[in-house]
Amino acid sequence: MLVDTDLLLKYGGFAENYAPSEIIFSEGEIPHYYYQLVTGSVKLNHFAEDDKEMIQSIVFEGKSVCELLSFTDQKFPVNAVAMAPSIVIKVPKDGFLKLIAEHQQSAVATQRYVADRLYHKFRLMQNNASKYSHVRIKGILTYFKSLSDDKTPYSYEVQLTRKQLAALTGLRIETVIRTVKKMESEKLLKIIKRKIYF
DNA sequence: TCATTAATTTGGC
DNA sequence: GCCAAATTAATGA
Repeated sequence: MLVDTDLLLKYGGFAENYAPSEIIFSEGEIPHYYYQLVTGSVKLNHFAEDDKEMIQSIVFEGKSVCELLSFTDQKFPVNAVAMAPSIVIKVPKDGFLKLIAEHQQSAVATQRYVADRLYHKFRLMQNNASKYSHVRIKGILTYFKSLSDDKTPYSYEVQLTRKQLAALTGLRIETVIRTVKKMESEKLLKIIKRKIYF
């Protein structure tokens, strides 16, 4: 848990439930809360020209959703959509800023988290700028595996669908399918019952 | 459960 | 890379 739940509640936080595919907030709206995910997972997406979905990021339990908006007056740059049944704690912005000011440990934790996300965003953008599809996919898989405890090869079961991999890398679904198969033949990953192990 | 919709896969251009 | 068609999985009434 990024910031202690009791602390969030103490500063005005309250829990809300979201069903899969339910929208938590939308692009262009003015942020009024700090969001922290207790359970479930949330994707941050944006729809390009012809309603092509681009997934900017996926947030898992214990982490905050777009916390950077707590520190700036910009509008939401993305939509947040629950991917699984999720519980989110919402803390009014001023309450959260007060919490941060009065609790050094939470301030540091949040700071580190923002920095870490920004770091990975750089790495992912560099991978996704590659003209090679396998570089983009490997970048995403490496990042998601780094979020888990798994270290040994083929031990990480990728929960992402082919479609989601496409939306994360900017590739077409067909390209993802074909590239992933090629990567399997090159022993970079394994596919068992359609699931990818990396 | 069955019907409908979404996702996956293959093949053609 | 894009589109169409066939197969399979997921969803919901």
